[in-house]
Amino acid sequence: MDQVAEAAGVSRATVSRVINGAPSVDAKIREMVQRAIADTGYVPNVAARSLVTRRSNSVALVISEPDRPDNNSFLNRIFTDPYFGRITAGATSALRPHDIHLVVIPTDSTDHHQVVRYLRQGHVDGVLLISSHEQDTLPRQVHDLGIPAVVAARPTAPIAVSYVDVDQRLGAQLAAEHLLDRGCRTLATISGPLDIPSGLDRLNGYRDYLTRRGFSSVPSIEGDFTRAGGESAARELLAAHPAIDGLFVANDLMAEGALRTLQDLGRRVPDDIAVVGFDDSSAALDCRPLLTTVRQPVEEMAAEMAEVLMAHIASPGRLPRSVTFQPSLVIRESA
Amino acid sequence: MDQVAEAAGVSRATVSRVINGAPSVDAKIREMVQRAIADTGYVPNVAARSLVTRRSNSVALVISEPDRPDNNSFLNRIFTDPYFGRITAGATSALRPHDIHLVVIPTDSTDHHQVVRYLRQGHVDGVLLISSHEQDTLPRQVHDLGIPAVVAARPTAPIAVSYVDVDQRLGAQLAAEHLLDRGCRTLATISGPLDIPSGLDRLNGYRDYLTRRGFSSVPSIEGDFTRAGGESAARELLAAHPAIDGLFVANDLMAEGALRTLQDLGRRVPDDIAVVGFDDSSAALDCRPLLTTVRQPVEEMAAEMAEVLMAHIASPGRLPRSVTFQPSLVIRESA
DNA sequence: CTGAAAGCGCTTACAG
DNA sequence: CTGAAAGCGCTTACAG
Repeated sequence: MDQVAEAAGVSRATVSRVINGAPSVDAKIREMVQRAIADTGYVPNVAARSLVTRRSNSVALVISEPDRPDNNSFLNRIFTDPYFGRITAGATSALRPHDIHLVVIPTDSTDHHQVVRYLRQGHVDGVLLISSHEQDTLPRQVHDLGIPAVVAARPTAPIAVSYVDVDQRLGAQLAAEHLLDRGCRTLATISGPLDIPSGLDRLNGYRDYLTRRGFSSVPSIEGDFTRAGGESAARELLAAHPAIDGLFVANDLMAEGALRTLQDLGRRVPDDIAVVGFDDSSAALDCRPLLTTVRQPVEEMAAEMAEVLMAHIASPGRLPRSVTFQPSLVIRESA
Repeated sequence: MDQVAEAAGVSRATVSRVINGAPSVDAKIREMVQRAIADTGYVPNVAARSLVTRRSNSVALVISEPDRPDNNSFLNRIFTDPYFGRITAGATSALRPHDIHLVVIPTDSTDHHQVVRYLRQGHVDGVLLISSHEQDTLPRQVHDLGIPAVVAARPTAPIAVSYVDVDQRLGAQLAAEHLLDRGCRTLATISGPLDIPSGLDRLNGYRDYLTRRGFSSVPSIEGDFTRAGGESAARELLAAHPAIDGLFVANDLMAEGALRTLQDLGRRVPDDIAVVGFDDSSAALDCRPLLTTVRQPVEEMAAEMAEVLMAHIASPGRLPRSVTFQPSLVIRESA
């Protein structure tokens, strides 16, 4: 920096000002400094800058999952999950124009401690937190830290924190409506885990709507949001209720598994039984027949999370707020 | 830090020493300082530390892809690709014990400039670089930067840089051998893109081995490593060469697509035609029938990349080296 | 083994 | 609009 200042014949303060785009710099001087920067190939040291600005220009994406025995497969599951992939893509696209980088931190309760320490050390200016399971203590810990944070989906505990969500109940209702419209009369559902809000909300949204439409009972079975789980849940459900002709599956991955089971069972989709998924992830296009599903605009939601987080970082006093996206039905072949 | 020093009745230098585990500190003093740290809830400021140590304790994972028109789908493709997911998982698991964090940076040539600037600014201590396409100038740029770097797979250009790879040719040979062993006599292959080493090596490895085994020609068609690409390539290949009874597909994703085409065409797998994939990614288990495939230990390779990178960071003078993993055949149902 | 002091490379009131 | 100077919060030779 001294070199640049000398080359341009100004002080380091002025060099700093042109680098940071201070409006007060004389145009000619600005130009000279810029030339000097180009000539010397000078690049500011970010650590020194962070030390005084108290900004790191990066944020953490913390993905908090329930504990599982095998840690290796834990990382694997996270990094190959299409939902998390879409979140990462959406957040990256919103952050990039602001030159803010993303540090991805997968965690389960065994290393909450390390994550909290990382956040406290000032590595990042804020955190995007994905936490779905009910017992997770991380949202509260992050909240208590006082670091700017935005959570994906409504937190299970009532914490004063900003979050972004999709209208889960409405999505489930869209699925029910469509199944009814195409003439299905015996409806059922494979739900997500019922200890997380999205699992519960989709089940309740589906049931409540059908109740209003005169259904007295709607068979359901709890799934785990995995393909394999969808396969076995469908098998069990169909065994207990062979007459089902319309099925809402709470995410696309499970729907893909269910479709496989139906094929094995010789049920034609959608003729014998119509199937609607949830997410509109890439898995929906991997299904045969192509999956009709409730679209959740995950990328846009993640981008919004990033925007809200940047707003919190810029104005620390900002009150928490939630933004809810509308789901939409994407009709393809399965229903 | 001053608070801690005061509380413990020592100098800041001593506090710093116990935090950094300097061996020279008296046990009693160490204990007092640790108690003071716990009492005050002190957490070191990383920017200040980085400023003097010149270490950031984080590394970048740069994923460099060919240019595509739609940038949004670009991020999406990257973050939902199982190969990149496995890389991220493997690198994370190796880095985590050393408390080194990973900043994931997807890029195409439109923002090479920003990536280079990011690396120069000292945000990270080193870079893990995934770059597969031949025209990519990023590996050379990173090399010229002089920052510690490890590349996944042999670079297309002869650059003096450390890399980690799997023995691609051997993998293809394993596939050929197995197809021959099970009695296939009319062999073909769907290759990867031929402008990237892994695509070319797998094709050549397959062909060369079959040549040695007396085959005069082996039909092949160039694919693009995507599921859809595998579907159409298989259709084209089978139309031109209906007698094929053994097919090596250069990655699992394309194999999944090919399997679909074969099902559409009414060819039984493996009875009419045996199929072997490459990767042993999660896609192999999504196939019906389950895919027989050449396993590439991607997680372990990524972990090794991280280890080699850390070694380079620790000893800047270290000469570049390459490490090659052995592939293995995983026999399931498709061949 | 410990402390006083210098220094890492920036930014930003404060004067002028 | 610009510069001199203080200061951000650490680590690390250098003495002792």
